[in-house]
Amino acid sequence: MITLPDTASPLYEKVKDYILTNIGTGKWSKDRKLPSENELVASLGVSRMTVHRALRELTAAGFLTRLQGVGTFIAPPRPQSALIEINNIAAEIVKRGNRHRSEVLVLETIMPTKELALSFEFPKRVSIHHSVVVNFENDLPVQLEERFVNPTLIPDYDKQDFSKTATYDYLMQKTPVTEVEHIISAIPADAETARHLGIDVGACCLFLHRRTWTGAVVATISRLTYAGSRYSLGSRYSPSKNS
Amino acid sequence: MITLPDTASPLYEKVKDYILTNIGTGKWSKDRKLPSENELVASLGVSRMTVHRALRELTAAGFLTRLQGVGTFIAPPRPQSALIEINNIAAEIVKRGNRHRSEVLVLETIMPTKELALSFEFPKRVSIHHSVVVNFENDLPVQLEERFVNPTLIPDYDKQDFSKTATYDYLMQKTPVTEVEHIISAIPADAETARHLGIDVGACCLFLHRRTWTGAVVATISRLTYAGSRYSLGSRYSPSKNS
DNA sequence: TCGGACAAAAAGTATATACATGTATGTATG
DNA sequence: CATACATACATGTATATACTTTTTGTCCGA
Repeated sequence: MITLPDTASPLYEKVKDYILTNIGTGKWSKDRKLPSENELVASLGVSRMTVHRALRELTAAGFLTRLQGVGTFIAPPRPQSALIEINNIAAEIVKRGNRHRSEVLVLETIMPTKELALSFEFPKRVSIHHSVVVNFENDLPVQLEERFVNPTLIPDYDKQDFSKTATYDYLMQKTPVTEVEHIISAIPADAETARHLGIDVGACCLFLHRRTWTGAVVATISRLTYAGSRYSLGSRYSPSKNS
Repeated sequence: MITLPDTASPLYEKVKDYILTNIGTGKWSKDRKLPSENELVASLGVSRMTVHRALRELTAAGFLTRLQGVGTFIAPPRPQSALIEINNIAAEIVKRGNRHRSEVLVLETIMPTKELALSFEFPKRVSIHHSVVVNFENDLPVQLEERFVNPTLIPDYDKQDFSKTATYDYLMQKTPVTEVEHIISAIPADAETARHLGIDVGACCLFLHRRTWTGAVVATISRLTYAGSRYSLGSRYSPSKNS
């Protein structure tokens, strides 16, 4: 019998978190069937209607697919909103018909600064994964990408070869994103950024700060710097697609 | 006792249809409270859980708003996505507890350049409205706002006093937006921009190009320039809280 | 071996019931 | 008159129960 956390939220939300966490950590693998409603009833000690509501809402939100008479499965990566998509730079470059290449500058596990630990909403100091990658479009550097990754959710992040797999693709494959925060600003390039992007110090850069959540847990924090002269973020959105 | 149609769909879907129909035909007026769950139970002859599910799903879809202890109401037009909201600068400034003020530099009707006419997807050259406004936060200029407006949709745009009403509010009130396109980039300030925003020539600016559609028609084209040092665009999005 | 009957399993729907929580309002009490 | 309390009513949550619908696998007989 698993005991759900004793927080001040409805039971069905706790069940949803429990399911998302099990998906996020890979405990429930992508290709196998999830426990049935009755199995969850037995293991969590809640009523079937509550489990059913949690599963129904996760299905409506696009995380799961369900087949009557068969079972519940993890949904294939959903068609992402423009807002989420905006930093899958590798895909964008390829889509434009250009060649994408990455150069990994840093890949390590570090103790976060106090400020960073605060952003992760950690109760205490634990080490986190850290990567710095430069993304090239036809051998021209366009984006400097710094990421901090929660090792609880993605323990092997620091053992990947990100010159082969884009960090974005790896992360999306490893953990579902339930919430995203973006802050976009324009800043002048500092010396290090300028060197890596091959631009002048003080040149205009687009700076994107991004946090993603998996359930209630901050999964990643990214700081993406684009050479202003070589890149712009685009999106098109149509509100008229509702249920 | 009202009898629901005898179609081959779940009961809670019939209840949803019944409610939407009553809203759509205006039988339940926009400003009055909808029947309570128990009243619907009595009038439709179904269980409260079924009514509750119908109402909950319509609320999740954005049609209704509910207040515990008060009642169920028809939701205001369309809760706008963060992406659409990002350039209602007046509201943002006020929300931060600061004072907003506008200064209208230009308000005219002009013949568009060939490029602009192309962006509007006009078959032939027609005149369009044009405005340039500076937005101040506590007397500090933060945004230079240039708009081109389709006079077919909003004929009186050039006769408004935009130091009283924000252009954004006026436009949102006049025409519904069915689609939005954003392109965000970082550019150095040119001489004129620098003068209006009170920053140095060449200073980093966030530049937002925005097109909105009403149906198949381009309604507005906006070019928004933010002083990079004084502003950043933020958004937070959670996929599980809509659709 | 093929095919149908049957059973088991899984999600889908519907109801009755209970209690929790938030809001508005009337009423008694100081 | 104002405050506190009681009450009614609204939505929100949780459970137990029952039945339906769909799929899948199995067993048995022709």
